[in-house]
Amino acid sequence: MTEKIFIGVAWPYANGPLHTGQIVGAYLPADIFARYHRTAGNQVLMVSGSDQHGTPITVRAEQEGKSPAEIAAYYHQEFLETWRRLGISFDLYTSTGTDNHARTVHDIFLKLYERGDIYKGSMRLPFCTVEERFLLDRYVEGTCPICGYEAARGDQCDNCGNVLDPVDLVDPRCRFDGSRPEIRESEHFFLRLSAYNDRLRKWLSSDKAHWRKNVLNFSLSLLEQGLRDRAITRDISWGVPIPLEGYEDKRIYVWFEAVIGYLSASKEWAQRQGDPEKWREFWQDPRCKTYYFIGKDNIIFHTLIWPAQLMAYSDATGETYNLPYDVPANQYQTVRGAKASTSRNLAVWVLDFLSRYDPDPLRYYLAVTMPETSDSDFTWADFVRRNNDELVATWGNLVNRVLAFAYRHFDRAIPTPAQLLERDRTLLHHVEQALKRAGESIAACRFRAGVEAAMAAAREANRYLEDSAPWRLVAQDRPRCATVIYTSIAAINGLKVAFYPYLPFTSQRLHQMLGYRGTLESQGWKFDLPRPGQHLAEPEPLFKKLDPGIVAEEEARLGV
RNA sequence: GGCAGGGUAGCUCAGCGGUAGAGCGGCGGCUUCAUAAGCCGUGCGCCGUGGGUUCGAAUCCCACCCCUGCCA
Repeated sequence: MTEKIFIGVAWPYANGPLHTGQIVGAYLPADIFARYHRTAGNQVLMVSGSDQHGTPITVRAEQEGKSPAEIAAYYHQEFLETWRRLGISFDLYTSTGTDNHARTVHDIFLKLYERGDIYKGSMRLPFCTVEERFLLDRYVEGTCPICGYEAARGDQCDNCGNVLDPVDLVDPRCRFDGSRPEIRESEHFFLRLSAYNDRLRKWLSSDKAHWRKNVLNFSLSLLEQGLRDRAITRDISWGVPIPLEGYEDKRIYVWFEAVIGYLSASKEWAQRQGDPEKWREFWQDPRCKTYYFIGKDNIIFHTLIWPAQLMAYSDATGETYNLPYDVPANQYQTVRGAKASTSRNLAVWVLDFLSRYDPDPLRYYLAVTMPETSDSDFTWADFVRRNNDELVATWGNLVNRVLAFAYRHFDRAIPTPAQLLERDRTLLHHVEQALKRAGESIAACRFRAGVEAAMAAAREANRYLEDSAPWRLVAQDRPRCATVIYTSIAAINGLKVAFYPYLPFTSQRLHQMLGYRGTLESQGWKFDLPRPGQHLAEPEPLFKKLDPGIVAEEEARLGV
C-alpha cells in the first residue's frame, strides 16, 4: 500500500554558510526519511527554502554594506550547492522571496483578517526622531532594568541574560546616533492565538503517542501558560508587504510568514510539475502524513503557531489543511563540547568540509551521533575513528573483500551457488530482518537505530565469512566456495538497500558494482537475491581511510 | 526563578519494575580473502547524590547537585 508523505524542513536564514549542526538537526534526518519512503514506493513531497527575510539578514547586510536581497541571493545559491553535494534530495528548494510565496501569504493574511483571527491593534515602540523610523528591539541600547548593566540591548541583556522589552530600558538610546528614542504608538496586526488554546490542547492530547516526549511536553507546557496574541507585523522595509492600503512602511514579520512557505513551496512544486492543483494531494488528503523536521529552537512555531494558522485558514476557507502528523525535532549538536558559534568560528562548515572529504562519511557520522534525545558533540577525533573503525573496517571492507574475491576467482561475475546450507540461510535471514528493522526505525524517526541495525548485520556477514573461510574452500571445494560467495554477495545486496538512505552515493555506486543498472531507489525496499552469472564491475573501495593526523589539522581551523 | 531534556563501562550511547547492556578503544589469542581490514575471548561499572514506595528500582515518587535549552 503506498502512502503519501509530506516532508517540511526548516527554512534556514540566508545570512551565512550552513554548519553541521543545522544539517544533523533537520536536513539529514529529513533526507534519510525521504529516501527511505521513496525507496519503499511511497509518494513523497519534500520541500523547504531559504528564509530571506528577518533581522539576521538585515543585520548581515548592514555589516557588509550590501542590500538584504544581495545577501539572501548569495547564500541561497550556496545552500543549493550544499544540498547537491551533500545529497539532500528536496523535491523543491525555493525561497521566501518569490511572488508565489507573497501571494500565498497574502491569501492567508486576508482570509484570517476577514474572519477576525487577525486584528488591528497598537504597540508602544521606540522611535528614533533623528532617523525618523521605529527601531527594532536590538537597535536600542540602554541600562538593564534588572541588573543595571549599561550596554544592554533592547531585546536582551548580555550581562544577566534576561529577555527585555526595549520600552523598559533605563536611559535608552539609538544604537546608530545615540539619540534618545521616543516611545510612540504604532499600529500593527495581531494573530489571535489566544482563541486557539483549547483546540490546540485537544489536538495535542489525542493520538500523539508517536511524538518525541520532549517535543510534546514542551508544547503542552507552553499551552498551560496559555498562548497570547502576537504581533505579526513590524515597522521594517524588508519583508513581505501587508496586503492592505496604508501600511506601506510596514512588513509581515518572519515568524508568521516563513512557515507559510511549506504551503507556497508545495504550490510552486505543483506548478512546476505542470499540475497546479497537485499540492492538494499532500495538504488536503487526510491520508497524507505530514512531517516537519526542525531543530528544537523551532518547536513552538511548528507544534502550536503553524497548526493554529492552519486551523484558522481551514475554518476561513471551508477546506481542510492537514496538521502536522509528527514534528521530530532534534536537540543541538555541540562542537568540542561547546555551543556552535558563528562569530567564534566554532562550527564545522559543510561546504568547507566537503571540499576535503566525501559526503557519505559525514552523513554516516552525523546519523550515528544524531541528537535525537539529547545534545551530541562533534569532534574530529570521533569522526575519524568512526570513519576508519566502523564505516571502512566493517562495511567498506566487507564489500571489498567479497567483491574482490568474486572478481578474481569467479570470472568477474556472481557465482552460481550449490544447495544453500542452514548457515547460509541464517545469514540471509539476518540481513532480511535488518533491512526490515532499519526501515521500521526510519519510519518511526529513530534514525540512529536504523543505521545501527544495518551495521550490526554487516558485522554478522563478516562473522559468516570467518566461519565459512571461502579462501580455503576455493582450492578444496569449489561448489561450496561459490555458494559462500554467492550468499555473501546476496547479503551485501540487501545491506546496500538498508544503508542507502544514510549513504546514498556509495550505495548507488555499489549497486552498479554489483552489475545492476538504473537507480537503487527504483529497486524497492526489499531483499532481492541477485542473479547468478551477473557481471560484476571492477571493485574499488567505497570509503577512504583517514589519516589520524587530520584531527590536529582540522582542530586548528576551529576558532577558540 | 519556572519548565523541559539529559546525567549508566575509558569514549559514544541503549535499556526505563525482575539477576547491569551494545559499539568503539585497551588487553590476550586466531586468521590472511580484504583498505595492517576480519573473527574469538576479556567489562567486580557507588546506573549524578540523599531519602522513600515495592517481595524487588538505572527503571516509580520526593528533595538536592551538575550540563543543555526554552521561558520569565
